[in-house]
Amino acid sequence: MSSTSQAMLNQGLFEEQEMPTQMGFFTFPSNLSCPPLGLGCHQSLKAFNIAAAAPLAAEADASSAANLTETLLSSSTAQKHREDPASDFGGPQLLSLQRSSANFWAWGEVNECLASKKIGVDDHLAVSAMKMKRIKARRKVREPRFCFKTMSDVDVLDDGYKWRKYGQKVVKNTQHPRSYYRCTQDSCRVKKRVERLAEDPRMVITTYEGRHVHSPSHDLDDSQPSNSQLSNFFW
DNA sequence: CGTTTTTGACCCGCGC
DNA sequence: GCGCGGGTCAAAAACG
Repeated sequence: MSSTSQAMLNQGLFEEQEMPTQMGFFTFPSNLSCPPLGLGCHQSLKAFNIAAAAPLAAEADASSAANLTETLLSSSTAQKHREDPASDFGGPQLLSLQRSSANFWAWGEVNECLASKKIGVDDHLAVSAMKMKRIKARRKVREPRFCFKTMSDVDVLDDGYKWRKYGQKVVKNTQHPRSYYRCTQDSCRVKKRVERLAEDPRMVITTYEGRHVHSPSHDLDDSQPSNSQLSNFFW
């Protein structure tokens, strides 16, 4: 990790920004077993310095972000993969990186609602309603997101964190269900979705939402504690 | 027996 | 206002 990207890391990677969804495509070595971008997979992170720096640059500077995205999307390899994912099977895996648009749903709305709520005829019901309102409102808060597209036989890639499945849904126009996972850590609200690409079932799309507030549950490389710290800048 | 997965129901946002 | 589709909940089942 270069000092530049490290500096960019310190600027707060993947904080929500007011910018449209961006999709960048990267290739990374096929021997990587998990997504490389700060997901607690230290080996991958180390092996993927350049790609890790890319979104950082995008975050740090809007204009360079545009240039970067343009560069990435126009690269022949990425383009080839985008147009025909099956065309280069066995070569470097394709990684797509998507960052969500800013989705700020203000807590103010909730607070306002709760503050103006008069104690009703049935206090118990009122409290329940308020709780429900709070829960529902919380759902609207969008965490920073991005997704990986990897070619893999297994759906759930080992990213160093422990996940609990909380739902599965059949998505329209796809024969493969989408699975929903939550980080098992109590205080951590990171979620991820795992699905297979309709056009090419060999491709697994993993979407991460939120940022881990803890270290990975198991370290792959204990000799490099700094990497553990590093990955927490991402998640 | 505690933890995780499954799965149908429910909720919500969005487009029409 | 209504229907559709995606996301979450929670009870039951499965697992270790």
